[in-house]
Amino acid sequence: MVRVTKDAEERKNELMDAALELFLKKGFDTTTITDIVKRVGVAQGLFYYYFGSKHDMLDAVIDRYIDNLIESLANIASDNSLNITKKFQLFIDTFFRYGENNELFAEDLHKDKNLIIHQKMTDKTIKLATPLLLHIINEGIHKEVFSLSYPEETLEILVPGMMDYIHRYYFCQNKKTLSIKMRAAEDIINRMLGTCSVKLNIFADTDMT
Amino acid sequence: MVRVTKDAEERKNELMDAALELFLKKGFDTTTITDIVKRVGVAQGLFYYYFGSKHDMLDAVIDRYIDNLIESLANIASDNSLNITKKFQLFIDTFFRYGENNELFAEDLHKDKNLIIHQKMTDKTIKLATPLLLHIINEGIHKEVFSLSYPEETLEILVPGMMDYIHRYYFCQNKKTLSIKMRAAEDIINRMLGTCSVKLNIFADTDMT
Amino acid sequence: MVRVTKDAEERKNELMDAALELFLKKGFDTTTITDIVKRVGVAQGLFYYYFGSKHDMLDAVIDRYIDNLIESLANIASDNSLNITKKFQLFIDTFFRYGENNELFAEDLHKDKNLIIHQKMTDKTIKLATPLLLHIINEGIHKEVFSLSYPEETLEILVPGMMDYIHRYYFCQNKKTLSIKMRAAEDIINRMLGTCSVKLNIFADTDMT
Amino acid sequence: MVRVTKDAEERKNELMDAALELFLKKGFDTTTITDIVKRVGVAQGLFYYYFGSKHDMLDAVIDRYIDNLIESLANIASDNSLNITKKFQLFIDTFFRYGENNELFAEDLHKDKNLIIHQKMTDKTIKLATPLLLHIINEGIHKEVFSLSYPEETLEILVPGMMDYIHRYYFCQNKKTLSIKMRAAEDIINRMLGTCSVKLNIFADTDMT
DNA sequence: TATGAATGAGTTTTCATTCAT
DNA sequence: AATGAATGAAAACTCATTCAT
Repeated sequence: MVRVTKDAEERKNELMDAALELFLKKGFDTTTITDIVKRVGVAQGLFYYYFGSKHDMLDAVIDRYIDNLIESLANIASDNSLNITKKFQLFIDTFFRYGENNELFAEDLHKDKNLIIHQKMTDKTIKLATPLLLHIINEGIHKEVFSLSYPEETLEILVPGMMDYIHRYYFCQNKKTLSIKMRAAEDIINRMLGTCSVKLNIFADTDMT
Repeated sequence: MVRVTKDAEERKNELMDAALELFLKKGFDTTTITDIVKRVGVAQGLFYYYFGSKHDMLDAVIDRYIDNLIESLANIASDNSLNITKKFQLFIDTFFRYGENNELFAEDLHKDKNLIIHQKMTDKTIKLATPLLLHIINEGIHKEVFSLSYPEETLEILVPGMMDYIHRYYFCQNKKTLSIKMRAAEDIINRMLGTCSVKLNIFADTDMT
Repeated sequence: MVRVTKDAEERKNELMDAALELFLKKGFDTTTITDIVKRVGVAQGLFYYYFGSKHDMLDAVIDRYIDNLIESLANIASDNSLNITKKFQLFIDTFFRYGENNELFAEDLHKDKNLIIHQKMTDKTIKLATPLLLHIINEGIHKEVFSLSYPEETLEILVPGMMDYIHRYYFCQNKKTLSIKMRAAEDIINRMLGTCSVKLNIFADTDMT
Repeated sequence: MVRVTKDAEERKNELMDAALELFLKKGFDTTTITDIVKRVGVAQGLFYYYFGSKHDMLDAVIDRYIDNLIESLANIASDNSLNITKKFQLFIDTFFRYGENNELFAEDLHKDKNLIIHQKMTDKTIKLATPLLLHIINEGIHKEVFSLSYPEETLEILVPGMMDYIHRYYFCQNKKTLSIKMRAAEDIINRMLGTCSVKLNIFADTDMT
């Protein structure tokens, strides 16, 4: 076969792109190295030139994916042009809607097959995003916008709980249900933060009138 | 090999016992049918006499495991000798502490390897326990012990959130941390239910003074 | 389970009925002993009380099936109330149309899966039917109705050839094609037997005007 | 184990050679993948690198085998240096004697075990060879060497019938019988084609004086 | 005669990984 | 950097058959 030499980083990314797509479509276990290299159009052996093992690559793929999100969130968290409420809202919206415009955050991710990849992503997300959010909340408490006694623990419960909740209704088609679920989420968050200033926009296309 | 014939139900349970132990110790993927039958001391084929496939058995194992919990919870939910607060507390304690006296609910369950089994258990638990709990809460609202606008959605967020939270600290050895986490959980639950009557006892050995 | 004792021959036939049906539907290889006994509603072990092995049973099933056909053919061959032409025609019609009213001679038999059973049946049929037919032909030669030099060899070629031919068109729906194929077969048979007196009726519903 | 790398096509053929030999000797069902790769001296996995499954390989083996025959027959059919009678004879001889010099066309092929492989070969052969032969016959009719009304149907009956016939006597040792069977076949073919010009030479070593 | 749990060898297939070129 | 043939261990599953009751 014709031998095409490319820049290392480019090749690596090509492989990761192909892999992520396949992982999401078919599940990690079900995707073979052969699937990946075929999609890229390179030889079997090249995979092992760039990645130590299949699992190594999974980690690399997830890292690359999450890092983008965390970067956005970090930018919001440190943006001092926003007042606390706005900052919080923007953070939440970005956090939960991440991937929405990303063809990868498809229904695929919620299938049984993708437990591992989904779980790993969620774990890492929570781990990295929670401290940022905590920072915002503490700021809000300080400025007396929020009022709660256990900010850290509240997030430890709220974040995973919300992720579950969002994922449960993300693909719900019923506008009415969505609208209720949204309002409910808003109410619950406000209650947990001891405020009433938070408005959400986490479900796409939901009108908030 | 000597042929020992047993009652079908007994054998099936023997196999499930062995399997659950192994799944938890080694992970589902890593446990082979051969492992299971060797532990029980029967022939390979017998496994398939009782279970259609490895996955079928996993489901059976989980069902058997969960059903016991749900039964206990259902008993509490329908026990009219308890007032709402007590009933709620007992329910929560039972729910989150289930497995504590069960050698199986070990750290094992929280390992990466057991994502599938853990996830399947959590899903089924939430699905079956939430309606029972909702019933209690609605009763509490009716009796004006609780006050919240979106009981169902509150549970949809709170239950998975709490499960995560509990699991995160279940094996924490630091008494002080545990005590704080407990109080925090209590505070958060009370806040969500619009009450202050709930006391928790979810972490084993936690003193509640 | 309730234990139902039956006459040996009856049980054996029950098992063979079930087996034949399954062999034809699913193929011999694909049909398991378990399939058979389940369909009859008896225990696994009973199979081996009546049959030495799965292959033994196959032979028994085929024998039973063919013997009926051969009996009919033998009756025709020895029926002296018929003239040679009529006898020949009746024989051929019976031979090739056997199974037509028999729900078993279904398309099933022609599937790839049933090579073994189909082949075994064909072989046995040819082996037993050919001598009977040869007898008729020799009679016809003697009576100068037929004229051919190698009656035995003619049958050795014609019978398998015709079986193939019939099976190829048996399920053809196109009336016109069938009509042509019929006329062709007639022509070929007459030519081989050195006569022109034979009329066929081997394809069901074919009009012969 | 020492790793010997070969050209893909070569390896593939090596595997097919080994497989065909084994299929014929032991039967398709009885031959295991392990048998095949051991004979070639390669790893188990290599088989699946080249063939999707055992059945896939069977098809590949048969295709390769038949294609050679068909090529020869096609050459004869299109050889305009031969007159019709010669062409027909040569075709028939080649057709029915194929494999004679081929150590593979051994008695093996006629064993019960090889029903599948034998049947698949016969089917494919008939399917591909019949149109070629039909072409010759139509040419013969046109040139008034042959005279028959239903050439296509005649072949549909004659070809499978002859294959059966040949296979029945191919390994017969009795010279006298063979001689008779040969003459009979000749007579029957001539009769079916409405000619008397065809001479056969299908049984090896048969003297034709 | 009948039951049905138990046997266990045997088979195909899968795939991450290696390595000579 | 890249190729792609080769490795080989491992695993799930099948099913005819047996046998204690």
